[in-house]
This record gives sequence, structure tokens and C-alpha cells, in this order.
Amino acid sequence: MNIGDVSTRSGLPAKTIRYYEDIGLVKPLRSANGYRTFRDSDAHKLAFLGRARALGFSIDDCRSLIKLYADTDRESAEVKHIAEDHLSRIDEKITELTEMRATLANLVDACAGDDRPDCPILADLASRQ
Amino acid sequence: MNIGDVSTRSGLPAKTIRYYEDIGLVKPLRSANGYRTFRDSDAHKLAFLGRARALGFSIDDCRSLIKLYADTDRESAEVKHIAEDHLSRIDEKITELTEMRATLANLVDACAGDDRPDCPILADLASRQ
DNA sequence: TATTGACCTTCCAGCAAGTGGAACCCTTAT
DNA sequence: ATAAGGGTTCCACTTGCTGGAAGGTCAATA
Repeated sequence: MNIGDVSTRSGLPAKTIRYYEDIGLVKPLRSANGYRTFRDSDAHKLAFLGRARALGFSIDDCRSLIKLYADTDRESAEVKHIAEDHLSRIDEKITELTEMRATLANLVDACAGDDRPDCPILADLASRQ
Repeated sequence: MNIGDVSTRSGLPAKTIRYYEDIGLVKPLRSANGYRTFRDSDAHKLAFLGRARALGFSIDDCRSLIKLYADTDRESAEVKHIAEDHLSRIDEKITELTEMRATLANLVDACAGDDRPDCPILADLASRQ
């Protein structure tokens, strides 16, 4: 398979796949003309990566997950640990964003949004302690 | 005021304040010894920036907000527009994270997390369509 | 007076995770 | 012959800083 095929199959842009090779996540073969040649296992790995990234796992997490996936002697506890860590990071982000959202929504509500200069949003930014 | 003082006042690291000067957000004077000298207005602007950034506004948004703040002929509609845009970006992020969270929480729940290799998390990453 | 320590300066590199573009090669069809 | 549609490399850029090295400045202390 050429890069275009795996790109279509995995949904990852070719650029991203080249980048993943750069950082050692996938190691396609090369054919005589210099083109990357992806085996089924490579395509499979890229699809795995795409799904893990879509769930927000970092590249570093992905590296660990792939290693664990390949290791039939793994303990599921290790996988679960990574996922739980990630889950709590997601929870932190949601909390942070939700707080921002609340403050911002209050300010937006308070702002007339007309042609006059008075603006509670700017007033808040200028002076909230 | 030297950079340490405004750093303390605004809560922004000195590195960040230098960076903000680099990108033209703030223009402190210089004293004879080469040290940056911040006026009250600079300190005020940095505090404004700190608060806007804490609400998640991008540097570019901050630039616009500061311009609007300085412009007494502004229309509050312009400010509100920026804030509403930002609010909807936050909402998108929250939605995305919440979806991730739900999927991930299901997987984590389904995983025994013991010393056996069987793992629904890996199984899902390997094969979800 | 010398020196310490806390400031300050600049510059360079790097983070995450790609994305865009330029300049060029390969293959196939018209 | 050439054009279209693959592929290749390399370099720069993105966001918003952060870390570190190498050095200048200033106030206080031994």
C-alpha cells in the first residue's frame, strides 16, 4: 500500500502519517522508487493511532498503548492506568472550560452589544481582582 | 517599575511579559541600564491581559480587546462579538471533551485492570469502526 | 573594597502535534 | 510529449509560552 491508500483507510492525512514515521510510531518499508510501502500491520497500527488520538490520548500515551497492544503478556491494569490518567486530565479540562464558560456567559449576558461604548466585559477585564 | 514588580502585580511570569513585549502587546520604556521600565498603564494592561488569557481568549483576541478598551468610541457590539465567538469555541471544546470522556469512561469501566492481558480498551482501539 | 546574591539582559532551543508550501521525482494515460 | 495525479524531501510556521546559558547591574554585607 502507498501512503494515499493508508491515508484513506485510516482517515489520517498523509502528512500526519509521514510525521508519525518521523517520530518512529510506524516504520513502513520502502519500494525501489523510494515510495513508502505499508503492510496491513502498518495500516492497522495507523488506524489504532487515529482512534487513540481521537480519544485525546497524547502521542506519548499512544506509544505506550501500542507497545502494550503488541505485548501479549501485558497486564490490563497498565492500560487501565493510562486511560484513567487521561480521563482525569480530561475531567480537569472540562472543569476549567466550564468555569470559563460560566464567567464568560455572565459577561456576555451583561453586555448590551449595541453601538454604545459601555461594556461590562471590558470593565471586568480591566478591573476584576 | 521593573519587570519583577509587574510580574508580581499581574501574576504573569517575567518570561511571559518579555514575550508579550516581543509580540508587541506591551511597550515598556527602557532605563539607562537597559532594564525595562513599566508605567502604571503598562502594569494595568498586563493585568488585563492576564485576566483575558485566564478566560481563554487567544492572544489575537487580546490584541483586539485591548484596542477596543483603549478606544472610547468603540461599540460594545464589537466586544460582545469577540466574546460570543470565544464562548462558542469553548462550547465546542466542552462538547468534544464530554464525548471523549463518555467513551473513555465506558472503556475504563469495562476493563478489569488486573494482571490478565484481556483489555476492552485495547480491543476497542484496535477495532472500533 | 570585594564579593555575594538577587535582579536584570539577550539569544537560542524546545514543547505538542502537526500543517503548508516549494521543488522535485514517478507513473500512467492521452 | 505532456499533463495529471500520485509520491519524495526539507524547511518554516503555528500557539503561547518555558528553560537555560552567558553575561550585565545593583544593593548590601564582610
